[in-house]
Order: sequence, then structure tokens, then C-alpha cells
Amino acid sequence: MSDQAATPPKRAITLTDVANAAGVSRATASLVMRNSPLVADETRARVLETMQTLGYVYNRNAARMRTQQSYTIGLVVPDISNPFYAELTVAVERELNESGYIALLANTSDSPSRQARFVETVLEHGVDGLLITPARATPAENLLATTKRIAVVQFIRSVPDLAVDYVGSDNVNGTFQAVAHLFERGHRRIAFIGGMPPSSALRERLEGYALAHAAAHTPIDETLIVGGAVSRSAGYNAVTALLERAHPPTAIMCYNDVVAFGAMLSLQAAGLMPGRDMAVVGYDNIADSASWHPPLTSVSGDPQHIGSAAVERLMQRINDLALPPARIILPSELIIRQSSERYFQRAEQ
Amino acid sequence: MSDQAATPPKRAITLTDVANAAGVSRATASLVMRNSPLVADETRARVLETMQTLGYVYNRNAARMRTQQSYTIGLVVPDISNPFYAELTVAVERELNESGYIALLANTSDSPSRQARFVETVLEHGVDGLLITPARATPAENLLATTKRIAVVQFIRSVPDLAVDYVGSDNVNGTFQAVAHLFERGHRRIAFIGGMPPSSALRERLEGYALAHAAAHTPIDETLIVGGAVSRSAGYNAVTALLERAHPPTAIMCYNDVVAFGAMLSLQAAGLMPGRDMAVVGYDNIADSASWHPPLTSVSGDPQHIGSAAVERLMQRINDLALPPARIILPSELIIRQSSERYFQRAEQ
DNA sequence: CTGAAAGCGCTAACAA
DNA sequence: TTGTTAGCGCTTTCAG
Repeated sequence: MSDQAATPPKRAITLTDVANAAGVSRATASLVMRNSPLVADETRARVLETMQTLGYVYNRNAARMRTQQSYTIGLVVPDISNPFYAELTVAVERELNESGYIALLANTSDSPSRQARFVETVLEHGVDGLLITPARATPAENLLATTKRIAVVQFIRSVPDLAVDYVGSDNVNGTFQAVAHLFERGHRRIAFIGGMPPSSALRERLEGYALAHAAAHTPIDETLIVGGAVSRSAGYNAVTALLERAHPPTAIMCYNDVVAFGAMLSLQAAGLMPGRDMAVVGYDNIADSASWHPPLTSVSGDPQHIGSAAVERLMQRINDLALPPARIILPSELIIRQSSERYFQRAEQ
Repeated sequence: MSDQAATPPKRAITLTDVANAAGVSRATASLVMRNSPLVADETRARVLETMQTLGYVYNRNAARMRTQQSYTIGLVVPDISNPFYAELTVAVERELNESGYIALLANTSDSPSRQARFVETVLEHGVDGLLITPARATPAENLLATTKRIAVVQFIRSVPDLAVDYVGSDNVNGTFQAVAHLFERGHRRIAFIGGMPPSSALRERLEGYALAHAAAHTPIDETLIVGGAVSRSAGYNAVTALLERAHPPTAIMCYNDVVAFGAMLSLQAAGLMPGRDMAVVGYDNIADSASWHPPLTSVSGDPQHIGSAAVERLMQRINDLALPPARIILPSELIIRQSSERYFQRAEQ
């Protein structure tokens, strides 16, 4: 007895050990483990206590060999150091835990080959599902085989011609609202910066930008669409370049909040005050946008909402692989803050 | 034949299927799978080809039941939406992949109970190791049982009285250098903000702050140590409060870069220029610090370095659980940038 | 170099 | 309500 307690176990404690020590069969011990109502209370208590004293740890790998359920999912994102994906990851991880799942993480750095390698790996690890923001330029064939093997849900971006669940923000309407708001505030020269290289999200946001111009009967000045990467420093540089022009814009629609932060820092460096001298609007409404200075107007398709909707859909698909693929578009809402609320006074034009 | 190709397999393809189709034994197929040199080239090629055509996926769970090696590790961090941990997570994930491992992720939100639950879960999933930044106020007992079961490496923070590997920045010396630099630039009233509630890292950084004061023969003004949480908005608020004082500091040592960004935004909102009207120094040298405006002076114990050192140590410990526990302190280096390089002119004092 | 047999720890019938 | 039995897919001796 005291030997057992003192000696560190060479071999891991198994359910069989527990069953023997508690004087029940392995099957009973297994039932206790899984909270089955088929076990007598008295027996359950005894078994539970035995597990405690032996320091038993449930072996999910052994279980999954039988059940074919691992309660793990693969989580694939392009860049966790982008705050948007960081918040998304936190939300997804929380939701998964609440459903009893755990995430195997991959950061692809937007590389389709890294992504392919990871997907292969998690498949080998036997995940029950895959939650993925596909790397830009992911060919549909890359994901095709996987999607018929396990549950797959895309979010944020979708691969063209891939009939697989997708959960995302209403990029078209969100950007439309934002740009229409700028028109309403009196702006006519509205730049669009960030988002390159192209993704489905960029294409949709540019579409919203175009629609708002059409609604305002204002032709688009193509020179005001300056692209640039999705990063704070890219936003900074894009605005620096815009300010050097002979005829700069009066408002800037940014691909997302991170780009917008860079834009605002650039304005400040040039002695301009965002929201007073130039309107700035972001997208995603990440946590930082409300506490930035000045607070940033942004389109809310919050990472929290998208994350939990994506997990919810994944759970449905795990339960029924035959479900028809859905495109779940979360409504977007414009959150107006100081960076754009002021009315623009046209002096010249 | 054509049936096999067309029908989606009800049951997954196993090594046995491959062996049968290729006309070899399961053992041989297994050896091929693991790149054993014991297999004839001709045979290997045939088996590999069979795997291809059958669409075989290696089942690591089955393998691990025999080998007791899962090639997974648990990665526990307090807050991925903090850019420091985001960068750390990216680095760790990359390094792990290079060693053939994959990470099970947990974001604890600094809750010891969430952390305990997660550690329990990954143990059940059979991870080979645990890489953890312990939640603040984690009791040593919480981790004790785990550390004698599997490889555990703490990083960034260490739990007091827990004799387990630790990898972190040289917080004492790093902060010492930073504050000494401020003294050298002529500052005498140097605030310290952020870092609450206390962690091992905060205690060490405050120690460096105190040592630098001692070296400069300057008594510490306790009212200049204002605490505050570790967030951008906490940094903002702390500085706003400092500026309202009758006798504000001339320089601010921040717990980390995120706090420093908040501090700089607050200065700008008050019409002050960081680096000219007030020196600001951060810690961690995250990627954003170099591209902020103005660029932020920071102490480099970069997340990339810490991440890869921690993974390296974890691999060593997985190979030998009996290794004596080590405290691996990475040298810290002060990176001087615009936010603090200017010499302070004392008018009064 | 290849094949046969045993077993990792668990669950799922089925029988008692 | 509890016990018995037969695998899940792989690796690993040990012979051939």
C-alpha cells in the first residue's frame, strides 16, 4: 500500500488498474469515467475515489481509437500577430473549450504550402474538424480532399469555387455603409488603402466602396485606391504618400483597423489630427479601435462574433457531414467614433 | 477496381489495406511509412505509390498507443491578444513544427482555474510536453503533479518555489539598462507604469528600476511608481494621471511596449511629443516598437528568441526528464530609438 | 529484407 | 447493474 503511494509509477495507471483496485470490471470503470447513469451511486463513488488515490489520468487517445472522435480540431489562421486574428483565435479557443474541444494551432503566414503541410498533419492527428482562414491564393484542389474527409468550415476568407461552409462579415455592405457615411459627412475624395495582395475579403470591400460611390453619383478616382499590405506600417506609408500628392483625399477608408492605426500615426507625424484634418475609418472593430486616440470609426463584424458563429457551424457540420454547404454572412454595423464624425467643410472643390 | 476509386471509403484506409494492395506485410508498410532504411528501394516505391492511389492517411493516434510519443505539446499563454504573446505564439509554433511537433493551444486569460482545467485536458490528450507562461498567482501545487509526469518548461514568468525549467528575459538587468540610460540622458524623475497585478516579471523589472536609482545615487520617489494593468489603455490612463500632477516626471519607464504605446498616445493627445517633451521606454521590443511613431526605445528580450529558446529546452527535457531544472536567462539589450534619445535639459530642479 | 503475432488503453455489444 | 469479449490501427520483437 504505502509502496504504491510512494513509488512513482513506471507505467501509467490504466482503467484496468482502477477497476482492479476498486473491485469492479473495466467496463464499469469506463462507464463511471463517462458519467453513465447505468452505474450504482455507491459503485461510482468508490471508483471515483480509487481514481483519485491512484492518480488516474483518462487516456483520450485510447478512447478515440474506438469512438473515432478526438475532440480536437485544427485551427488555421494566416497571422496571429495581427490583432484581428489574435482576437479571433481567443474567441474560437474559448468557444471550442465550451463544447469540449481543443484546438491544434497553425499559423500559415499566408503560405499555401505551409498550410497544406499543416492540414496533412492535423489529418494524421485525427482531428474532428478544421476551422480555416485559407491562405491567399489557396487553390481549391488544396482543400478539396480534406473537405470530404472531415468537417471543414472556412471563415474570414473563402476559396473561390470551393463549395464548403463559410462564415464571414458582410464586407460589401459594411464597406458600403462606411463609405456612404463619409459621403454623408461631406467628403468627396475618399481613398482606400491596404488589403493587398487580394483576398475574397478585399474584393468584397472594394465592391462596397464602389457601390457607395455609385449611390453618391460620384465617379471613382482610381488613383485614390492605393493598395498596400495589411499592416500598421503599410497604412503609415500609404498615407505618407497620399499626403505628398498635389490633391490629397479628405477621408481614408482603410482595409482594416490595423491599417487605420498606421494611417492615424502617419497623420499625427505630419501634424494632422485624425478626425479633424482627415477622416479615417477602419474595419473589424477590434478591441483597440475603441480605445485608440482618437477612437476609430470602424465596421463591426467583430472577431468575437465571427469566431463563435464559425465554431457553432463547425459543431453542426461535425454532427452531420452531409449538410448542404452554407455561406453565413454576419450583418455588419458601422460604429461611428471621433475619427470620422466631424462634417467636412469644402473650401475649394 | 474502378469501384474502389469511385466509392468514397466508408471505412478509413489503413496500413493493412496498403500492405494488401501492395502485396507486402503490414510491418513492411509500417517501415516504409517511417522511412526505415531496412526496406528495398523497389518495395518502398511500390508501397509509396499504393499509399498515393489509395489516399492513405497515417494514423498517428494508433502509432502513439504503441510508441507513447504523440508529437504534440500543450501551449499555455495568458493572453494571445497581447501582441507580445501573439509574437511569442507564432515563434513557438514555428519552432515546434520544425521539430515535428504540433501545439494544442490554451489561452488562460490569467485564470489559474482555467489553466488547471486545460492542463488536465492536454494530459488526457497525451501531450509529450507543456510550454507554459503560468497565470499570475498560480500556486506551485497546481503544476507539481504535471511536472513529474511530463516535460514542462515555464517561460516569461515562473511560479515561485517550483523547481522546473524556466526561460525568460533578464528582466533585472534589462530594466536596469533602460533606466540607467534615462539617467544618462539627464532625467531624474522617472516614472514606472504598468505590470499589475504582480508577476515574477514585474518584480524583477522593479528590481532593475531600483538598482538603476541606487547606481545613480537617486532616491526613488514612490509616487512615481503607478502600477496599472498591462494594456494600452492602462498605459494611456496612467500617463494622463501623471500629467495632471503638480510635478510630473520627465521620463517614463513602461512595464512593456504595449503599455508604452498607450503612454505615447496619451502624450500626443495632451499635445506633447514623445521623445521631445517626455522620454518613453518600453520592454520586449515587439515588432511594432520599431515601426511606431516615434520609434520606441525598448529592451530586447525578443519574443522570437525566448520562444525558440523555450522550445529548444523543451526538446531537451522531453529527451531526458531527469535533467536538473535550469533557469535560462536570455541576455537583454537596450535598443535606443527616438522616443528617448534626446538629452533632457533641466530648467528648474 | 519480410512476415506472424502480441499488445498499447479504451469502448461497445452482448450476456449474465 | 456488472462482466466478458473482441477489436480500433499501429509498432515491435523475433523468426525466417
